[in-house]
Amino acid sequence: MLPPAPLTSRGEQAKTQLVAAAMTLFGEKGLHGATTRDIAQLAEQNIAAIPYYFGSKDGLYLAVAHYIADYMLRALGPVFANIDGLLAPPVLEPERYRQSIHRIFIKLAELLSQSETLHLSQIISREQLSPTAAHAIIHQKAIAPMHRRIVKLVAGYTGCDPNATETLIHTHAMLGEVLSFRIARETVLLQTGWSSIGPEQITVIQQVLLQHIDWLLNGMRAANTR
Amino acid sequence: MLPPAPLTSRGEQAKTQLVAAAMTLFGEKGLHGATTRDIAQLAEQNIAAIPYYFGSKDGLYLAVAHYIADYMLRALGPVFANIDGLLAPPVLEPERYRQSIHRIFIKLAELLSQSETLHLSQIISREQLSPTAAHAIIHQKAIAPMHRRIVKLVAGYTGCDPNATETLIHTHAMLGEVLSFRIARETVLLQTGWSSIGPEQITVIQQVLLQHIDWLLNGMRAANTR
DNA sequence: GTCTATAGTCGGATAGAC
DNA sequence: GTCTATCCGACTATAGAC
Repeated sequence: MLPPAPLTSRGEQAKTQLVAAAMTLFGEKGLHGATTRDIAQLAEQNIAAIPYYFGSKDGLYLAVAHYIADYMLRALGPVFANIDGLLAPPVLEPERYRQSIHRIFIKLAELLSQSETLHLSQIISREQLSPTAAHAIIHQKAIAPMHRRIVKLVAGYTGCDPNATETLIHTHAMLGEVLSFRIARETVLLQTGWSSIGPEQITVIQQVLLQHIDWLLNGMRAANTR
Repeated sequence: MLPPAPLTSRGEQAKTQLVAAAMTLFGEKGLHGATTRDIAQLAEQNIAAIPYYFGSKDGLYLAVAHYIADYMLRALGPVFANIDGLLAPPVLEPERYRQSIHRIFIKLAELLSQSETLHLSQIISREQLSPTAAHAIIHQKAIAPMHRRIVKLVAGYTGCDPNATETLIHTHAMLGEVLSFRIARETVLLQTGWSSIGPEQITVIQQVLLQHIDWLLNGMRAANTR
């Protein structure tokens, strides 16, 4: 008997594996540090498959960027839907907004700590340091929508103007707290003596972050209703 | 008449200029993205001067790492001296520690916003993403000493245990707020619509950060003396 | 569509003149 | 010490067999 027809064609599978391998190596070594040879080898595909399916190494990199943006949207989609429900009129009591902010920060801390997303966040971070076309893709598809919603939630709880630059800066600083555990991961490990950031470590981090968010939100709220 | 003897020999000057050019290009494009040809051209030096003075491209990169660590120590030296004075017995009233924390955060925000330090912080950030030997140099010489002192100050103000991992995490999260304005600089620019982070922008950022630090410190203090 | 072989380019390091 | 010329290796992309 013939083996069952594969759910995805061989070509599709090759593309998928190349994108996965590319994300790993671009994440670890950066766009210039990773070579097409290594990517093809890790993906167990032919080197020539890269120009064939993606046009060029840069094309593969852009495909990775799209994958990252889509992954983030998939991961955050439910949270976004929930937030959009909250943000629709009528205006709710502040406590609802605070809970939603907690939810998204927990989700972010979780996402940023999972080992599956390590390479993803390394690529995003490098794009922030020297943006290419990939940055625009990820920013527009995923980062900006998230940022916008969080700013509105923060404004909803604190009573700040959601369009004021200052509200944006406050929100960005809060997000910085989560991000630092991914971006300055190496410093955290060296200072704490942890060998890795596992489930117990994530719990500690999440608790600290939620406390911080409450202190900050209440500080802003108090400053605003003074 | 002969021209006056140069204060630094020609060789020393070549080295200095190569390190400066290397910092710029390594910052902009990363270790693999920057080429020795481009570095030599920007430094207005011969390509062969790189292997001659630094052994190799990697040697030049390490020289840049040492330069960065020394630069940070020079910039933070006075602040460190001041902190060490505060931290020596006897124990002072908490307010003194809070002021010192303010001082170092203002200094950090300033440092991280100056255009001269842009490439410096890009290199440090990339080293955090994928650490090389350069990371160890910078961490040991500059980052760890700074971290240690800030943790002690935070402990001094809040009454937390300076050796507890949690205190470290709290401090790291606070530092993340400052760092995010450098590391996620691109997001800040896109979200605010700013074209660059100039003096007025730094002022806004510093004010927000100091507010946050006070809210966080007081939150920790209250939680600890409850 | 997939693979092998190879072309063409570029980057880092070196040899040797001055 | 400094510079030019060049080598060698590595990388991406392509041409063409299957």
